[in-house]
Amino acid sequence: MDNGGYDWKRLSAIEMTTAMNELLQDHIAQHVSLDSAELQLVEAALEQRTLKKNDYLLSEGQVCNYEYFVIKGGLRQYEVDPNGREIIIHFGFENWWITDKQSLYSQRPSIYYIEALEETDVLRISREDLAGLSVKIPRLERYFHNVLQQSSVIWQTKILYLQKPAEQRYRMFREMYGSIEQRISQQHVAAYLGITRETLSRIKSQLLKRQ
Amino acid sequence: MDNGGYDWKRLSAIEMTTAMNELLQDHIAQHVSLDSAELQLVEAALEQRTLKKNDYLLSEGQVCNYEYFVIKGGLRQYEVDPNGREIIIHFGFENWWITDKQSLYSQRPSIYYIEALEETDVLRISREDLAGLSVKIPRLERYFHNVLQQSSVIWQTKILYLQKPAEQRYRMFREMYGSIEQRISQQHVAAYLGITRETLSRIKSQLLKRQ
DNA sequence: CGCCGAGTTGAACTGAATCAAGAAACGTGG
DNA sequence: CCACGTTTCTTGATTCAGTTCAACTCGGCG
Repeated sequence: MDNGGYDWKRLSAIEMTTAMNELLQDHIAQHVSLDSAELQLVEAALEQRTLKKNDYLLSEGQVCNYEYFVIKGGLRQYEVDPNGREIIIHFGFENWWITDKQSLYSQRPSIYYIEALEETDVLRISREDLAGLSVKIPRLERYFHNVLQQSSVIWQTKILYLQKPAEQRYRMFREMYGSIEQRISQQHVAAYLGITRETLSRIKSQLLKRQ
Repeated sequence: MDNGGYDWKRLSAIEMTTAMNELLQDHIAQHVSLDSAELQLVEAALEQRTLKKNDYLLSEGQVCNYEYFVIKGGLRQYEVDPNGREIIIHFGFENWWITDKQSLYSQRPSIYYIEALEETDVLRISREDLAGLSVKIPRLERYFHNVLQQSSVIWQTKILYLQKPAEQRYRMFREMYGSIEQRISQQHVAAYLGITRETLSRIKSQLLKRQ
């Protein structure tokens, strides 16, 4: 029940050297190298917020104007379909960017919610600032392109396994998200896999019996 | 039964001003404006080929080294699963880029086939040339970023509707691909939607009866 | 202690797959 | 232009994976 915004803080306004920004800087450095003047430009565009469990970063009907970077914690992006069922299309954990690209690029109201699964620290950067930075720092565009490429591969993989039986979907999920599986409740895993929690429960118990 | 390559022609080696290249130039111009020297650099990196129906642009096991741009015609990208069933994850028609990003970025063998649905003219550009051009023409990176953003939105939409019942999937398909539906055989539509051709046939006849 | 959300398990139900057989549509060669 | 085989599409009967509904267990947390 929080539409976000009022408790965002400009990163550059926080007194101490922020450990948060360093995490993003490390992530950028894995793709392109920026000098300190450039990093400062990036930092000036960032805002930070800590979400409590079940806080929303985005709600249905809002226009999404930001890209979000997860410093610590976890998020889920989901749609509520006409029958009230939640369809999770994406998770966001440490070092992942998350946003509703559909709304961001089209500037139309989102159909998604983005909600914290646990206490979560995020950075955000606005569409406008990102466009401005891309002009000033062309290499930054390469960074965001690489990030987008990575998520594209994940999307593509997901499209493939959504067309396979429930057990195989769960196996692929474990391969891709195994390390964070225990941080996601089973009903959220099920909603991500497009199956009911009952089915997932049965699959898990079968797998245990067989090994 | 063709692994591609031997009949690709460097675009710059073709005598006349190529109508093909113009189509790509138009597409680029919709996103960024390049001067004629830059366009010439792009052209120099392009190769062209005409595929006959059922020719392959990529086969399972090959490493994908190119991005392909469809000038005319249509392609399907699909996986053959262990039971021999084909899962189509993407179509490519006029003015679309298509490739196996997974293989391209990881340089590992592809699990996909990319096959012509009809006689199809394509351009290709190699990974290396693309990287080179991105350095020489930073704005080109924006173009490819925009293209990737567009396809990300399509994939995200597809992930959403793969979790809904067959009839809704077909409706969304008509919304997105309505204009080219008649160029795709019903079994390929079904393989794209993750349903059998029998089910699709029944859905279509039901929809007709109801309207 | 009792409540509440999360997970489990069982039984009945259902949407879609499978299997099977025809009916169209399509291309090719005479 | 028709006859042919081949492929694509349709329709029906049966089966099955996964949903739904319902009851019950478990583990926190106020």
